[in-house]
Amino acid sequence: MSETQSGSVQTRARLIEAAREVFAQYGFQGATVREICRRAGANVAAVNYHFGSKDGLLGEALNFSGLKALQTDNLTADHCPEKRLRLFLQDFMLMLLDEKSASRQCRIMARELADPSPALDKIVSEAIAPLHEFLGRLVCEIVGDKMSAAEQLRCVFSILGQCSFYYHTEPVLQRLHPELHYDRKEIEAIAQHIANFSLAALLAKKSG
Amino acid sequence: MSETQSGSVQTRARLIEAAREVFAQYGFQGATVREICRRAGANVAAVNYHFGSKDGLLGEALNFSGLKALQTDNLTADHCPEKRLRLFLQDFMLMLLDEKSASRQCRIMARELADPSPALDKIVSEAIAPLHEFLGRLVCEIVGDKMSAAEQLRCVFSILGQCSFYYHTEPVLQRLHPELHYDRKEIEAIAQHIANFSLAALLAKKSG
Amino acid sequence: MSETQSGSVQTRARLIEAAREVFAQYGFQGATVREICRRAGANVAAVNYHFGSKDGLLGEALNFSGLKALQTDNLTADHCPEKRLRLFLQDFMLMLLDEKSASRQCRIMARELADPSPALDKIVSEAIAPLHEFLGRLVCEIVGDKMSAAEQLRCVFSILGQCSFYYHTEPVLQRLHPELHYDRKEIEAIAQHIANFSLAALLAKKSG
Amino acid sequence: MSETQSGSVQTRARLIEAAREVFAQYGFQGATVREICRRAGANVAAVNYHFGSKDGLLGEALNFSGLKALQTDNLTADHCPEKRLRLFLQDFMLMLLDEKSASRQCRIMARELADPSPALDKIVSEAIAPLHEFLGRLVCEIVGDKMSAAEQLRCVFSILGQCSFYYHTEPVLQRLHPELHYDRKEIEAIAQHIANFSLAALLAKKSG
DNA sequence: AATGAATGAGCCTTCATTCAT
DNA sequence: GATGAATGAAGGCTCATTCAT
Repeated sequence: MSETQSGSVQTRARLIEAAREVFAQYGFQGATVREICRRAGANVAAVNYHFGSKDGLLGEALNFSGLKALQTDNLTADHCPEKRLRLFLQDFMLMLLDEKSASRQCRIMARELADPSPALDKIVSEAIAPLHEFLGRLVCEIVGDKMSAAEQLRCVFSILGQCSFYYHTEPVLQRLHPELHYDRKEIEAIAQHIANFSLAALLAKKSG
Repeated sequence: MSETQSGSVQTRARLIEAAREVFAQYGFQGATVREICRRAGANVAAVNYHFGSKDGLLGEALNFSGLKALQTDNLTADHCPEKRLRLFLQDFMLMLLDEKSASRQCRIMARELADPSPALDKIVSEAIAPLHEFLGRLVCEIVGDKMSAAEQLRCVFSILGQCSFYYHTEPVLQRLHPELHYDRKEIEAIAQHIANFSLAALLAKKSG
Repeated sequence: MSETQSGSVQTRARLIEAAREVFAQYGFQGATVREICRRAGANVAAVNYHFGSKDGLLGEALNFSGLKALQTDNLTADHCPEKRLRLFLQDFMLMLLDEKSASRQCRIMARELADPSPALDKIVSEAIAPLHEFLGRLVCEIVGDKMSAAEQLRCVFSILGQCSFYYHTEPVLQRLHPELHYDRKEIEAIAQHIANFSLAALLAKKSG
Repeated sequence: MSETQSGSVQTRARLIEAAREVFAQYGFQGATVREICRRAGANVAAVNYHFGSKDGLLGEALNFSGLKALQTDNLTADHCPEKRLRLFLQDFMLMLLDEKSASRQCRIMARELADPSPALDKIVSEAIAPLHEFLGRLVCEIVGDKMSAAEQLRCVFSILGQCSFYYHTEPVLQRLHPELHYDRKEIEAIAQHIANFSLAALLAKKSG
């Protein structure tokens, strides 16, 4: 009885979950407090009561624990750098594309890039900067130390660019290839492609 | 009389030019009709008068002639496929990143991907589909015919993903690396990196 | 036909007039844009369209030309200082208390004193400071030059305090003496009382 | 048990004290229940729980014992009427202007005049009417019995008007004469001025 | 008894759009 | 044909109040 509709202490949690959905779907600007509250089954004033403002809600809705865990797990795994890049891409693409993924934060993050809100600073410092560093080190391990900082950054961008493209391009894909769906199998195939593509390019740098 | 007419025509043209600026800068949703009219030195009602609606203005503001010309020129150039990919990337990245670039349509296009509006259908059919086809053929020429359609598409995505990432990530870059600027030299270096990275990956497929 | 209800260029003027009524009645904070627009027969958005904001409307609603004219006329009148004080009080109290008075600005001003809004700065510099100066000179002329600046200021306050009290205390008066009304005759009697009271006090200073 | 009760009683008392502060500072309308509860260290619901409503709290916050005591003391003092007016003004102005004054009720009262709330009825019957009567008698004693009721009332208004003006005009004074502060010495000087000014005017009536 | 949570009415403002000339 | 004026729907947010415990 108290599980789904109870207006108890879980309102706050439901608001955050609804906010993640709506922010991911419409972006910060396009999302309305009213829609978030509607989905959470709460009053319009609930957002301001619990989070102070729409901005505050976005701040709380962003939670990069999944992304951080992914990197920590990857660093502690006992694999060669190439294998670790493959594992990272697998996990990252699932997080980014899988509908069933619990963490929609990556999608909010992706939207913030295209349409920054005041929360971008937090995203950059808490999620993107560590991610850049993590991937930068991985790239260095794969290629060797011969790279300049600029070259290393560009390799990271080449990898992240491929990943985020699949997220952004989804509406286009639905129009051009309606038969394609990001099911688990497809996502894994995509991740494998990005890994192959990127490793080939990185290893070429190594030998070159 | 012809002056009045030409005045009207000029207003219309100024509106379109202003719309391109504002849409590219703020996205469709973030752009306001008032700001567009202000920049065009026109009345608030001018947009609806000339284009029926904000949507209609976006439709008119989209003009892919620059992008099309780029592809046509590339196809008629007498170069090997690898060289043609390099040339394409050079031109494409300049179009995407150069502040002084006359054609801001690519940026509007990039924003539409992240935040689709009713104009996305037009963009997909008139710009993105041909671009995919163009790049798909180029990839095939480079790698050979052995690729599946899915594999080919993914290679195209890997290339376009790298390109568009630099556009989307600009606000992040300003925070993480304030010293970086997309001047002409930097853009050319980026294009060269993407070309090297992609060609290495594609050629690995060929030999593989 | 076009006089009372025509939604023509007079909307702006009707808004200002309605704003004066509502601001005078409820104060800046208590007044609502909706009520002002309702009285003016205009849309809620009209205030922002014409004046930018509620603040902007208040700024426009304040118009001290009546108060200024009163002082200018008084200064150019060929009377002794005592007589000029009597004339000023007569005009000032009519402006302040007469329902039929065209200029309700004095009432808005009186409310601003009790509950300052961002417009108070304008009121102080444009209306109150000149009024203080005007009355200060008049007091000096009556009493002579022997007064200190502080003493002069307090005499001005004694006069203005008596005047504004009748405005502020109106709701109380309606409860304690329901038979009293600020008709023209009553207002003139009040003005005469304040003049007698103040002149007696000032002349006592002179002889003292 | 008595501790819990006393805790409740204390909360109630703290709410009243906080309400006096906030009502005096912002007026009834401008004061928020949240701010009052915050200052009292109580829950938002406490006001409605203890007093039924914001209105109810204002009713309880009003306490004219200080004002009444002032009048009682004055009546029982063995002085001539002139001296008693001087004493009253001294005490009254301190009550009205001294920051350290324990009884802020006079300020709430003064604000209510400018911006009446439902509590005005209580204020009028319990504080203002007795005050008018008290001052009316004092004026009669000073001037003699020759005055009409209307004339007597106007003299009372002339005195009260001078007093309340200093309270209302404080925000203006801060802008025009930032060096002025209502410290004890200044307040006493003001009270003395009002007494001199008023007594001179009243005595002129007597002899007249 | 007392409170954290939640409410709904209302606020000012912004916006794309339409109207009247 | 073209525009200044006006519109109404919707936005985020604040507030005194009520609810559920």
